[in-house]
Amino acid sequence: MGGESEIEFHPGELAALAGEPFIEIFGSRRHVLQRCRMAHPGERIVSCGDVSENVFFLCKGWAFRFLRVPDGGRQIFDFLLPGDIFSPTSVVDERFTFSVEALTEVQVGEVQRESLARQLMSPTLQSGWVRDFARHFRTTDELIVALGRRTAEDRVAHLIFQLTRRMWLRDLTREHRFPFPAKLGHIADAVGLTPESVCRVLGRFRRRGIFALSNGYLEILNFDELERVGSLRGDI
Amino acid sequence: MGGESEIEFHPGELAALAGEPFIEIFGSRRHVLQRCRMAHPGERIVSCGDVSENVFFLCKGWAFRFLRVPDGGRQIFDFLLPGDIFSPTSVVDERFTFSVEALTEVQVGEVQRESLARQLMSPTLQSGWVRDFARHFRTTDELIVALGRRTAEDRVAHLIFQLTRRMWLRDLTREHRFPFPAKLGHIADAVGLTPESVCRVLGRFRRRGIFALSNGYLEILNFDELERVGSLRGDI
DNA sequence: CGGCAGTTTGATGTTACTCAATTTAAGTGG
DNA sequence: CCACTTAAATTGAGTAACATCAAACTGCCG
Repeated sequence: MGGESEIEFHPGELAALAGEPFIEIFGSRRHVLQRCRMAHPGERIVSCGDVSENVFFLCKGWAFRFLRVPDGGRQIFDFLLPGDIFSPTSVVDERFTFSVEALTEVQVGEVQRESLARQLMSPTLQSGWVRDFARHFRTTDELIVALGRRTAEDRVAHLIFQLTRRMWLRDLTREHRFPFPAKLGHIADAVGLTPESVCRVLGRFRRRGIFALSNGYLEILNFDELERVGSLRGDI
Repeated sequence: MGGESEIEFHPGELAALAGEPFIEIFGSRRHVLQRCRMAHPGERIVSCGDVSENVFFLCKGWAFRFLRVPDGGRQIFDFLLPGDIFSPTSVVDERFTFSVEALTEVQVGEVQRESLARQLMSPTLQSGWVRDFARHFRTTDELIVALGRRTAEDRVAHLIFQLTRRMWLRDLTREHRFPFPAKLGHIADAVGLTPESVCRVLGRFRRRGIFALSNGYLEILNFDELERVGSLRGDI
């Protein structure tokens, strides 16, 4: 390990156990942390093209997975919350096809790919990690629908709704308010808009009493309405 | 089987072997076709919400995987070519979270999920289908970048480039010209545009001598330039 | 009290959408 | 093979949504 003393416990798919060099992944097995290190806000954790024998997990804080495009733009694929694997592809790919940057103070755990792959060989495909793979696909399809066929408001609502839900599932929310470290620029790059457009959209949601984002905190004012606008369930 | 007599052979990840109730999937193993049926252009093959004990593969023809959105729009996720699994998620999910429709006359093969899952349990995760899973993720990330951060032209070029490459890999192209059954409306729904916009974009590519789409055929006029515009490689 | 990063607001520009008309291609039946 | 029918492609004019540019404002921190 990198020499850290305490590892905060977070319920979820993965949990870095307090003070121990283990994490629990995909609901069941324990894995030895090959390495565990901290990173500061804005710090690059992995870069597209990097190669590593380890699989990366976020133990604490927020980060985001993204890619820069030639003209200077940036597309954010996911926000990584405590317990998230950087990408399911890491289980088989030794080369990263994306970059990851810390949004807050973060703790990054690494597990040897060899060891992880061995342990993931379960007698049934129904178990943990394969289902997790499939869940990621569904999430991705939703993002594609949002980007391809929904308005600016729908896309922002979808992002906020999903993040709220994920925070809720990990028990990281206090009532209807929780820290939200992403800036307008990050939201913009996640939903394919500009920061200015995001600002206007957020203003409308605030005035409509659905949710309010300010001073680094997100407050949910009307969850039902947020779900209605942000769930994007495809039909037929 | 559904009682068909001849099954055409198509090189690729999957091959329905001529006249035999088997397919080869993920490069290696043979699987018994539980069922094999035909469908006509425009026919719905599976609907979002359907449940099946089988995993579906396209043996012949073109189809597309999509979802309708409440306001009547449609997002196309993939075009399915001969050899494609409908979705990697099908290996574990019994319920479809997407719909699939035939674009041409198609042949659809079905393999029992139980049986497939048993055979996919290989001694190493590096083999076939997990890598295929990972490849799908990378493809999806590219689509997200295209939809979120690229112009109309880039998105269309990206789609055409990817389809050409896939047809090429399957040896389904004759020189620089091959049948392209997707209509403007399908392209539009795959790249988040309207058919009219796609029409204008195609016109510009034709005039620039990059590729020409007409009468159901795609002709590549300048592959290098198509690659340059359509490859969308993300940096840094 | 600056200084800085991030947010907010306004004015203007561009891209792609909408609506409508016209042209072309693909069938179909005689 | 041709007249007729229908779906798709093409083109144009007007519009809406979002981007761009620029300025003012806010909160935060030394």
